[in-house]
Amino acid sequence: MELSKTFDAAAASSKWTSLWKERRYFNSTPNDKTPFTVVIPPPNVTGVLHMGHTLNETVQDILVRHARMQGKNACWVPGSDHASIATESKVVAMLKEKGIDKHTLTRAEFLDYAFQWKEKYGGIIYQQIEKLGCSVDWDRVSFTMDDHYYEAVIKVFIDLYQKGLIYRGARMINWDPAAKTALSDEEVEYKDLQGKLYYVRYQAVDNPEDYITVATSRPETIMGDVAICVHPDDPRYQHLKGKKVIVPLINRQIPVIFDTYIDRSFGTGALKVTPAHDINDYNIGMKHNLEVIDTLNPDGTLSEAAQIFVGLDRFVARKKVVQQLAENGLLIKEEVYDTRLGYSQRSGAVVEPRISTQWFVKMEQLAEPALKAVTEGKINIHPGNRFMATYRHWLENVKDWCISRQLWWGQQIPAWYGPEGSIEVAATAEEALEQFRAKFPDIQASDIRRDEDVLDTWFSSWLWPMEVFKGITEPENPEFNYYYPTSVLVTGQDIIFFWVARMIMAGLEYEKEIPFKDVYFTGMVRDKLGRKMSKSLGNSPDLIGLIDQYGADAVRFGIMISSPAGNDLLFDEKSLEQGSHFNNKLWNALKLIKMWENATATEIDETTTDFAAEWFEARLQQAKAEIEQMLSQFRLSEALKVLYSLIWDDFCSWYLEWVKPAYGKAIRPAVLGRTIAFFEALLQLLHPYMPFITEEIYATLGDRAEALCISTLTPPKKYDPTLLTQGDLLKNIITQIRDARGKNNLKPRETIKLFIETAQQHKYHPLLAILQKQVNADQLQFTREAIAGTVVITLQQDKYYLELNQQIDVEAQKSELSAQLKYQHDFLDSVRKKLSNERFVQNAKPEIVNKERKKEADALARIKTLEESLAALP
RNA sequence: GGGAGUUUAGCUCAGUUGGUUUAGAGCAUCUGCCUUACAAGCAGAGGGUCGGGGGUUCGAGCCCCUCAACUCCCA
Repeated sequence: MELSKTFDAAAASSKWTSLWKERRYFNSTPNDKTPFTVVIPPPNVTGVLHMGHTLNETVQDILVRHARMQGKNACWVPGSDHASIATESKVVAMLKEKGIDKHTLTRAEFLDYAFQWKEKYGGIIYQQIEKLGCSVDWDRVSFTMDDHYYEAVIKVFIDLYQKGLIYRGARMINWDPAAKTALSDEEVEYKDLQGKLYYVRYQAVDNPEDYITVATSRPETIMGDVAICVHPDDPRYQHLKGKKVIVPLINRQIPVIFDTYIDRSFGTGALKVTPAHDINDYNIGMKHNLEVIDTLNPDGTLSEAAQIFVGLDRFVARKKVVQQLAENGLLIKEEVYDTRLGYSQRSGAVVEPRISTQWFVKMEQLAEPALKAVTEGKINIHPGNRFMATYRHWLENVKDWCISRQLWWGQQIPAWYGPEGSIEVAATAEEALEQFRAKFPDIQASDIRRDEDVLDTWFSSWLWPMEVFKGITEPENPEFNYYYPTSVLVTGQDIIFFWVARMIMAGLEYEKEIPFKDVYFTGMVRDKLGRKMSKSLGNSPDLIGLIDQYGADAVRFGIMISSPAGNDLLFDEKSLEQGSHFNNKLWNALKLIKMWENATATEIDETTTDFAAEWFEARLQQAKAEIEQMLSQFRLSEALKVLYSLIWDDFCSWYLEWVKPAYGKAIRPAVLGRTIAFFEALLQLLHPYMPFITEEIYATLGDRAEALCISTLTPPKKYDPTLLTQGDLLKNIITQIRDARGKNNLKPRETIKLFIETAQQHKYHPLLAILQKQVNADQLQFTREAIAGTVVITLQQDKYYLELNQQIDVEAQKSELSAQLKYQHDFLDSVRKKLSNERFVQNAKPEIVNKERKKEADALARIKTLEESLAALP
């Protein structure tokens, strides 16, 4: 069979994707092997995979494929989450395009549309995951709105409520006026920007001449003012004790109150207290028993309570209020100042602090064991403990979690409201009614009303590692017992609080068991200018486009080679190019070996010794041990670098050249056999990183019953380190001689005569055949003395004389050798400086001192060799 | 304002408990080669006072202090 000139990534991908699937290699069921379980961080059902996901899924696939090849029962569960705010807003927009207003639909009708949407677009990310080569178990696809999952979320809500860990209350929350829903603290992103501080005059009630000036950034909220607060020790305001002032524009009277909370140096030292619209004001209001006047509607327009500008958007109202204040002579001045505003992560709207009655999870009790699990080392965070401090700080200062969202897409809160403000939490209306009967014996189904709101998406995804195995709905089922706790969670460091910490809480609460043993945090993917990838900047490439252009293997290679654990990575398509070059290299190695295998030449090249194979065997085992070690430490990028160099440099550039038969001759069958075995071993090591090309080459190299992805990795074997030293010596001589050839402008075809002067001829015997071939020497022999008229090279104590068919440049020779001599002298000086320091000899460990002595001896020997060579020159 | 991290070759990064011949890799650059696997390649080469300053030590890229710049998280 003729091999194509280049590797056809697209053909190999589709071929192996379907073959793997057909043979059900990645479908897992419990057995007597050790499980290796990974649950995918569920991407948003509406989304497409971006480069961050690509990194994430690639890391997971490497770990999963590697574990599978180690003989573990690997199970990788794919899935997606319902992303309530993001999805609902997309569905609403889609309906709007069709001319349908969400509010004209019933809840059930709306959910029908939402599920249709999910079916249509939810498949996109699964196709992408598959195209990337991810070895997930497609029989286990999970979705956070699956029936059993829905049930699990409701069950957990009821349970936590009964335990007193969920409560309903009026609190200051983050309100998204665009999505018209509450947000958790974690869903708000803060941006620094320039705002304005308005100085507004509040006149005293009893004396129109007297007034107090207040600096505010939000003049549109003054209609909600309930007090002016100043510091009790502030001399400027002592005379206002017990007095009242008038709220501008609406002329409401409010008291002046005193509290040490006030920062006297900010603004005028007087704060207008608007409890409905600022968390700090809210706290002061609570302390001083002030009323709460909410002057905003849910959509961010002014409410009736504002009295003026009712129905205007808050930002329009601000301008109007400022204008009116100026007209009334109550605006003293405007000042530019730096501030920070919260934006909704989902809608992008400026978040409004708002008093609202919402459902909360009490976090303190849940946080404690979650912190312990990590500090006590039951869960290991990679890389290192870099995120420990962050994790600890959040858990130690954790605030209650607002879990209700004013949406329909999600699990509806299982709470019913009855007469006299009574609340019952139950799985069904029937059960709720039953519970109400205890207090209201005559109550009817029509007397109770279910909470309209749904739960935060994270309130479902914190159960992910459990409920994908039905650990909540069917506790202690055999699958769950086998797969849980999972082995490793791979995710972005940006969701450490949203998700990771909460999964640990849920796992410890419901299973008394951590959800995963290791957490691997990937960094953020940035563009090559260091900017975060985002839709608005348009700097995030299309994954499928990249795969079509470079192939999935090259994409995986590119993202992993530039991905130091936990650090942000600057994504550059150059690295993908490097990946496809690597594909090409592998493909060509295959072509070369296949060519040897199918050669028609009858004469065998017997000059090929066994040294090359002996050396590569040792090098392979060394690298294999190194790679295993790195993988166990999650140093995936470094392991790939080792592999890349092992394959490209050691295997292709050195080994294959060393065993390549002379032109027109055939390779020794024993050497060919070993070469194929080496290549197979390399493909196996590389497989987790580049699954498609490795499968394709492995299959082409020989007839196989099974694919590479389920072959078993054998542990690294012992090797003879002197083989590696020998190999290094050989590589060094070859490089130096090639360098000398180049410097003397020798063409590759021109031959040389090589003489070696050494006290250790035996060391060279296994290397001679290779050496002669690699430096194109037509003659090679040992000598006991300098050869006149040759180029001399020294390596350690040995000298090599290159006889060329041309005049050599003696001066160039001299300056070359002199430069080396100077280096050695300088080096010797530095070593001797250490050795002549008595305190060094006394204090340093003996082996260190011995090493320095060896350096000294080596340097002396090198100097002697160099001086002799110089002396021998005319 | 609080916390964490980063700063090593033109770029992106390694450098494990301080001592492995006066710092390594990839990419980029330069030189020579279309050598029958590969020009998406081969063979070579050049390039760094390890952010500045101070300290500890026989010895510092690594430990301590300080200054500077950048990044992230939290308020």
